[in-house]
This record gives sequence, C-alpha cells and structure tokens, in this order.
Amino acid sequence: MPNTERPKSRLSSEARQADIVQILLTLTALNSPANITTMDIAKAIGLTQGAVFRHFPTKDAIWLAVLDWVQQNLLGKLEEAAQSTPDPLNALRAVFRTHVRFVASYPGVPRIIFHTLQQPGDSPLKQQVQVILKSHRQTVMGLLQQAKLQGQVAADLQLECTSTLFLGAIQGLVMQSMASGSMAVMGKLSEGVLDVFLTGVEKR
Amino acid sequence: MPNTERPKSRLSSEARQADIVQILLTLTALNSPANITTMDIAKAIGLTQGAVFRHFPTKDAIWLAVLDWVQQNLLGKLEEAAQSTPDPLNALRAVFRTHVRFVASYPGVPRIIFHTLQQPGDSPLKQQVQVILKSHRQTVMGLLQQAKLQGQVAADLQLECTSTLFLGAIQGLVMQSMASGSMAVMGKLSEGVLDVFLTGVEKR
DNA sequence: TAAGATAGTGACCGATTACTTACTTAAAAA
DNA sequence: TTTTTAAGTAAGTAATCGGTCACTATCTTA
Repeated sequence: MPNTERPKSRLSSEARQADIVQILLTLTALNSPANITTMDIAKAIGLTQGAVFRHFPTKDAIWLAVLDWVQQNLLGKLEEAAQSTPDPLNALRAVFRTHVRFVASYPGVPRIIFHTLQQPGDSPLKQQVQVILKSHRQTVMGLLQQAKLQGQVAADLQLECTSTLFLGAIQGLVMQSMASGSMAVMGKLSEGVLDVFLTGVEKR
Repeated sequence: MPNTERPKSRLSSEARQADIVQILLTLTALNSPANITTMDIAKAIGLTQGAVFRHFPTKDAIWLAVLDWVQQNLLGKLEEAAQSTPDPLNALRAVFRTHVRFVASYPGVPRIIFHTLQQPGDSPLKQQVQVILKSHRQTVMGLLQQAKLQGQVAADLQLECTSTLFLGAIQGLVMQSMASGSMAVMGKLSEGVLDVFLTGVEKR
C-alpha cells in the first residue's frame, strides 16, 4: 500500500526514511532488488530522484535501513513466537507459522536476503544479513535444545543440521511460490511441509 | 579453471559458446549473476567485449545457454541417480547426494536459478528455470510415489509438500554455505540434513 | 513577522552498460 | 595458391546508473 498519503509532501527526514523503507518492501515484492533504481524509489514515493539522497547518503545505506527494519520486525516476531508456549515443539510450530505469515506479507524480504548474501566480499549489508540469519538460527536451535532436554526429540539430534533444514523449508516454500508466480501456494503447502519436518524431528 | 587453453584463440562459434557457458559457471561461483557484465565474460575468456556478440545475439541468449547446460547436466545426473537403485528411498538418498555434489561443484547454479526466478514477467529464461524445477520436482515425487506403493512411507504422505521440503533442504544448505562463506559447510551438514528429512518421511 | 534550517527540484556529471559496425586476419574450401 | 568465410578487433553508440549541486520553497522558531 504505497503512497496512500498525498498531502503534497515535505516530510521530516526521519519520516521519509521510513517511507522509503516501506516502498522498497513493496517494490521488492514484484521486482528483483538488483533491478530497483533510485529513480524507481523516487517515483514510487512521488519525489524526484535527487530528493532520495537528501535522506540517505548512498544507495547501500537505503538497503541497510531496509535490513534494519527486517531485523527489528521479523526477528522480534520470531522471538515472540518462540516464547509463546512453554512446549518447545509447539513453539517451533509457532515460529514457522510466524515466518511463513511474515514472508507472505513481505515477499520481497527473502529476495533481499538472498540477493545480499550473493554479493561478494564483506559489505556491511552482508554482515547485517548474517546477523539476521544467525539470530534466527539460534532461536530455532534454542527451542530444539529445550526439546532435547525434555526428551521430545532424539538425544542425538544434530541441532545445526535440523535448523538448516528448518530454514530450508521456508526457502523451499519461497522458491515454489516464485516459480508458480502465486504467493497463495505458500499457504497451501506450508502446513504439510511443517508436518513432514516435525515428524522427522519428534522422538518416536 | 578458466582459460587453461591459451593457443591464441580463433575457435569455432560452437566451441566459443561452450567456453562462455563454462566461464559463466565459474564466474557465478563468486559473483552474483546480476553483476556479471559482458566485459567480465570477455576478459575471462581472453577476448574483447565485442567478440562475445559474435557468438550470442544478446546477453539473455548467453544465460539461456547456461540454463540449457544446467538442464542437460543436472537433470541428467539426477534422473540417473533416481534409477540407480530399485529401492525408492535409497534412490532418493542418491538424488540428494548427487544434487549436493553438483551444487558443490557449481556453486553458481543455485544463484542463477534464484536470480532468474526473481525476475518479473515471463521471459524465456524464467520459463527454462520453471522447466528445470518442475522436472526435478517430478523426479522426487515419482520416487515418493513408488515408496508409497511399497509401503515404505505413510499412505497419506503429501507428495507436493514433501518434495518442496526436499528442494528446500538443498536451498537451506546453499544459504548456510553462502552465509558462512565456505562451500565446505555443505558437505559437513548435508548428511545430517538428509537424515532428518528421511526420518520425517519413513514409515514408523 | 523576520530569520534560519532543511526538504525538494531539476539539471547535470562521470562511469558503466549492452550492443553495433567498419575493419583486420586467420583458417578452411576452391 | 587463391578465394571465401567467419572469428576477432577497436572504436563507437545511446541509454541508464548512482550521486552532486545550485537554487527554490516551506516549515519552525524566536
């Protein structure tokens, strides 16, 4: 929902920054991050291209702000879901569903993550993505460790591999929905994917 | 291993096309497909930039040739692995390991797939990727269906969701290795990921 | 209401991009 | 050996990119 507000303009730099972040979240829902130009951003918020650089020194700084938003929102919700239930495996369910819901609402986020991760070198952008992934990973591994202590999963379950598969499950859903061109696919398949995953994790 | 041959040059257009495809497979191992220019390609094969367009009409045609190579090689090997054993679940193991080995050898391929899939619209490139993904999916679903008929998996196992998770497992490994910056991570985690997945699939 | 601060404009810049073209030159066909 | 075909060159094109700058207009504040 970009640009609902059209009272001419003249916003504070802080408000504009938030504006631009939100616009990018909607632009990346349909376009690859690699193709989005500062001109695209400017047009989407109804300003000229030069105005964009009043609020961000470089284009990378814009992406960094977007990743900051992702960190605060996605990670916050995931952590909240992880603590929503004392039962670790049910909490894992909640984390998964929260993640799926988030990605369905902001389909551009996985694209941004993957696109940034692909870049060579060690830019601040890439480091930010690594922080996000690591945090997500530790949330999942923490729940698995709890489940292990409570005897809900096998004692020899490998936490690293399991959390990799957990994240991969989301990625698989994202790819499937991108390939089919419809985000609805994700909702249809997510519960089934979660079931297969949890079956593999639960102690028998 | 680009450019081992340095007998000056002057190759047939067919040989150059194959050359360029191979060079792109190595260039994408470290760079994002979005960043690779025709100049990069030319330098890597030791020619001028204009020479590239002697052998491909457009840049998209180059990527299409790369995807053709992926289709012939990856899909061929996966199908071969699927038929290597009469036991469906063991065959699934073989498919997974073949895929992991392929991605470890050509780390650029998942990047190309994802990058192409991200592009909006319905380009020939994107259609080619969809063909590849669909074929891979059907290989996996065929094996799962066989396993179901033989009673190795639950009769109510959802094939679509399971194959999505299967592909996601690979994607998870790819992301993990990109985040860590080392392709060696994939080999270390792949067997464990495969175990968790198969545990979720096998009938108990 | 006057003055300072700052968001926005629009023209501009250098660099880079995919692609073209007139030419040179090497290799295969005659 | 001569002719013909086509791979490679080198310079160039128009378009687009991120980023800058002098200036304008609007808001805040004293």
